Amino acid sequence: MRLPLKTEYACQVLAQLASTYSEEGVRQVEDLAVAENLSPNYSVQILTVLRQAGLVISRRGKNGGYLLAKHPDEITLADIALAMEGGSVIESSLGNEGMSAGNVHAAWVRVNEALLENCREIKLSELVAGSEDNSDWMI
Amino acid sequence: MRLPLKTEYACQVLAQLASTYSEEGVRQVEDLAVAENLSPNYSVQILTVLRQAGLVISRRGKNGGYLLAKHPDEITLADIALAMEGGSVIESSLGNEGMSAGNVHAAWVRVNEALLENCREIKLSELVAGSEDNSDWMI
DNA sequence: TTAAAGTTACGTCACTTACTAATGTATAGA
DNA sequence: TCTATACATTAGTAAGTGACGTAACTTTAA
Repeated sequence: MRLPLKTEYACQVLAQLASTYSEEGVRQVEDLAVAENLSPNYSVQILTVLRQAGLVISRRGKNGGYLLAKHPDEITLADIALAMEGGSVIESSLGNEGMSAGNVHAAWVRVNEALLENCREIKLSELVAGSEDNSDWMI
Repeated sequence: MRLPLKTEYACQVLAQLASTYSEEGVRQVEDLAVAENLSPNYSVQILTVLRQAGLVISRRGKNGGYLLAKHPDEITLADIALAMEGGSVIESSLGNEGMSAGNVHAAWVRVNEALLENCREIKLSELVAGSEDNSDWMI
């Protein structure tokens, strides 16, 4: 299954914010979108979701923009994925019709939980281009 | 992201085959579909993919049907997911446009690999309704 | 020979995704 | 206070995908 572009874009935008992280300076949508080669309009929608999830803070009006709500070390892939995808990263929609439906569903719920554990181990700071946190696994 | 029904159905059909596993007896599509409450027509397409992946064997003609190609203990969720989804379970489609695109893509490739490891630990035999292999984690 | 089974190819309809566009709202600074 | 600037929200949409159904073909036991 394809990871939604929406989620990948969210990672990019956050990585971009992380790359210039400070507790005060904001970045504007236009700026973020250009740096990550994304549509500014679409980026706004993604940032809105991230704001509602508490991962970024926005300032409106002139000289407004976005900044990270936490330190890049304290945001994980799990946070990002859950913010964009809702309750679970991999969602098994199966009901209880059919002999094995219940077991199959339960198995995928387990897989989703294990996946979240793995995502919790990848920090936003590792996604920043040029970061040293990722030199052991980046290609 | 939603796990494709196709993949869940594949798990169900295989679990159904596993529930009556023997090295010779075959089950017909109609039989499997009824037991799992699936569309017979759609089940055929799923079984075709599973056959091409070497997970099931088919016998054509009268008294034909399907049987597992291996013992239920030797088929894992990873086998099933890869058969239905292609090369990777979670596919990150990102190219290299944008500062962080490469890092984000690499991170999700890692997640996919970790996911596969987790899926390798769930055996088809655990998906069988009434099996004792799953009593520790089934609801 | 025939009826029962799998095989393959094609069609399609609803839904989702990834956007664009338009309009509304808040705010720093002149 | 006015205004330019930037975020916020909603609506619209084109293209793609998923989950089926249908129909014609092929194989094989009896």
